[in-house]
Amino acid sequence: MDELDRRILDILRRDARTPNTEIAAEVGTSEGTVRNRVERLVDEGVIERFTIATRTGNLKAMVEVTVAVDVDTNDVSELMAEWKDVDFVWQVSGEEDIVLVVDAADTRAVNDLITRAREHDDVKSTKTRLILDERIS
Amino acid sequence: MDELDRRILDILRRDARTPNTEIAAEVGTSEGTVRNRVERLVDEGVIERFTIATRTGNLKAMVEVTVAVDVDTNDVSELMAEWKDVDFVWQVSGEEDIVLVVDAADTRAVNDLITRAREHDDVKSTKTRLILDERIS
DNA sequence: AGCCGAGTTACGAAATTCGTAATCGGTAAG
DNA sequence: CTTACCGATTACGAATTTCGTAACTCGGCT
Repeated sequence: MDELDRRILDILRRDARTPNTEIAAEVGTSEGTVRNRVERLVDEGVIERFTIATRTGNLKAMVEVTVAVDVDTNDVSELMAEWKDVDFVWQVSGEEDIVLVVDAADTRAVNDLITRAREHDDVKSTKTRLILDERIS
Repeated sequence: MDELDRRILDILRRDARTPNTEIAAEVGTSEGTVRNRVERLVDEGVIERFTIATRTGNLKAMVEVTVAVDVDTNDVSELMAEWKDVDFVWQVSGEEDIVLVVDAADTRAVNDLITRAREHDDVKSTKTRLILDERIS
């Protein structure tokens, strides 16, 4: 993981469809080197996967979840990651334990999700923030 | 946004490098149709961008920022989106106003960022959560 | 029936990716 | 100092994919 790797990653984060040839030109090396390095980064797990960021609905939200003290947050996270409309599940430090990043069709879908969370036995409380605006660097 | 679109999105979410030809074969249509639809989905903003999910070994964090009441949060967001290590800037509802999603090399880099935020005149307070674990759906 | 328009298909050209062999640069051993 | 070696890089032709564009299909509408 040297400077060249980081520059390649930055470009791919911005647009994962950038051709190797174009990346190579930008960072000043050859297509083959970019190809080798990207392949290595995938093998090493630095690049977990190539994916798309979607906004299928109109509403994004963060749902901050507090679970009971005797609960394994890993298990709860794993479960919630499978839920519909959930993009990310973060285990976080601080007052709450888990943050869900949600992309839903409407407020009802968000509400369904919160309801589902609150109905879970291990969940003590939830706090929801609507994401009113998003900027990507 | 019909069933075909959704199937294409599912495939791209799993692997955004899947060739259109392969997607076409999988969903039972032609390369051109997949190409047209992906292009439309990008235009409509359903696909926000093609990107990579990385596990750099870096430190991820959420920095929740409260700004003064008489401040335009749009301006502050725009500014912070340019800061190094900041992946997302969200304007959110709730107690705090802005949430920064940060991916930094180490705790010092995160601390620098928090310091920079706190030194900003319009920022009243910050609250930081480390992201200890991330799951992607 | 005839027409229109959005979506789909077809196909040759351009660009990209891929496989592989040659080359380079650094380093440890003789 | 030379040689051998190894991983990384480069070079290049072949295979594959993407791209531009024109033809086609199939509803709905008059």
